[in-house]
Amino acid sequence: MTPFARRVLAVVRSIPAGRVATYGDVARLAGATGAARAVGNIVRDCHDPSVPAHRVVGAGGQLGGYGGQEGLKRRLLQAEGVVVHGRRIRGFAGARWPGRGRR
DNA sequence: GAAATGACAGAGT
DNA sequence: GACTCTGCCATTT
Repeated sequence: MTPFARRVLAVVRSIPAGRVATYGDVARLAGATGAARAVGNIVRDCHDPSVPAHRVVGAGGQLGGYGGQEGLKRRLLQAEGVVVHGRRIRGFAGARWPGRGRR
């Protein structure tokens, strides 16, 4: 476990229910702007139940790869209040975190 | 130390 | 709007 990975996991855990963040955002919050791929790498390897990885989506609100059961991912998001339409998220701008500071 | 991999992002076609 | 290609960053072998 690297310090960066630890930061990324901490950020993901900071994502409140009903909200979603993109890999790029998580990377930036973790201190590595543009390290979206690295974030995905870490989250994938760190299958931790305390890490709501299903709240981490791709840019534009796309669910992303998620090699496992992607249907499960979108189901979890919808269960938390996130409206998922097909492979994308409806109202992503409003469900995004930290978004605009959730005013 | 270098090369390959990867739950991505952005621009171009 | 959807598909393809390139670029970036961090980890792992």
